[in-house]
Amino acid sequence: MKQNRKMRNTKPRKVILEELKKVTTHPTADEIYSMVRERLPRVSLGTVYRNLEMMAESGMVLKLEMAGTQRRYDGTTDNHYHVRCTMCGRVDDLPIKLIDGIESEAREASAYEISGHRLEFTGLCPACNDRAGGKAAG
Amino acid sequence: MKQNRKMRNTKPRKVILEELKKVTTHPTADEIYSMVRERLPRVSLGTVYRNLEMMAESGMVLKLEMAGTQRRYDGTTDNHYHVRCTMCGRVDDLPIKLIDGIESEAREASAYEISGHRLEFTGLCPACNDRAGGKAAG
DNA sequence: TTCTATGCAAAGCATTTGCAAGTCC
DNA sequence: GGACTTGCAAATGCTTTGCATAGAA
Repeated sequence: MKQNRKMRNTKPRKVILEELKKVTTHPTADEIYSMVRERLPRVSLGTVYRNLEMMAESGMVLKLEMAGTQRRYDGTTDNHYHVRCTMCGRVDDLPIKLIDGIESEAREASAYEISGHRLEFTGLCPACNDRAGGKAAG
Repeated sequence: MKQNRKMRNTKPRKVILEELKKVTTHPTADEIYSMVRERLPRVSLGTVYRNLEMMAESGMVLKLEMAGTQRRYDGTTDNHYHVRCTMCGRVDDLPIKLIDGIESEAREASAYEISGHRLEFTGLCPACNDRAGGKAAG
């Protein structure tokens, strides 16, 4: 989707991906940095960030938090869902009914003491969609 | 849950809440700061942050991004769901089946060009749950 | 050779915090 | 009067970037 430049097959990149694939702990950039450093002692944090970013854009890895750096607040506290524009970051409410029973299902599948859930859709807001040329910008 | 101190009814707090309730745009702290400043020119950004944080903890408002400041990465790219420990921030995969059809439902309810969804459960991980005294820390 | 990636260090920014003064109860 | 709050400004801490050098194709 955004992968225009050709990515070279460098050693840091390779190791970062390998280390990330190796675990299921959803590590932070800093944790990945530590992991990678055991194999490439001279790697830099900046390189880890740059590669994580590139790989996330090309779909090779997932970034769990999508929001940039700024947090958003909501004055409506009863549980409801959101849509977030992947282009401009705008967030709107999505008026669909809550998924019932999903939490008990989660309880059975996990050792966590589940207390809630949060569902967020991603997509393009009308404005960005227009700007992008309607559909899947051919 | 964490609301031990008694919250006073101060003017900044009151206005921050009012302004946030007034919109459905899910503003950032900075945007809220601007809104509040029109009514209380001398309010500080720090106060906005502090109040937002307190109100979020006591459930009066919602913080859309729950993660602290650090981003987490996932090497597994096929869509799956997560549980996040609200106490220590740990994130695990949650092996339940994907909710089918939820995206088309969202499409009908929204003007966005929906492209995906992300479901995250919240709760206490086993370790934190133990530490907290099993259940709802009586 | 050419163009991308790296390391290092210096920004950049959103968020947090210390402290003295101000307010609410 | 006492405890919680505020403003202000400095400090944090994660993430991003500029630049010269190293490395992949």
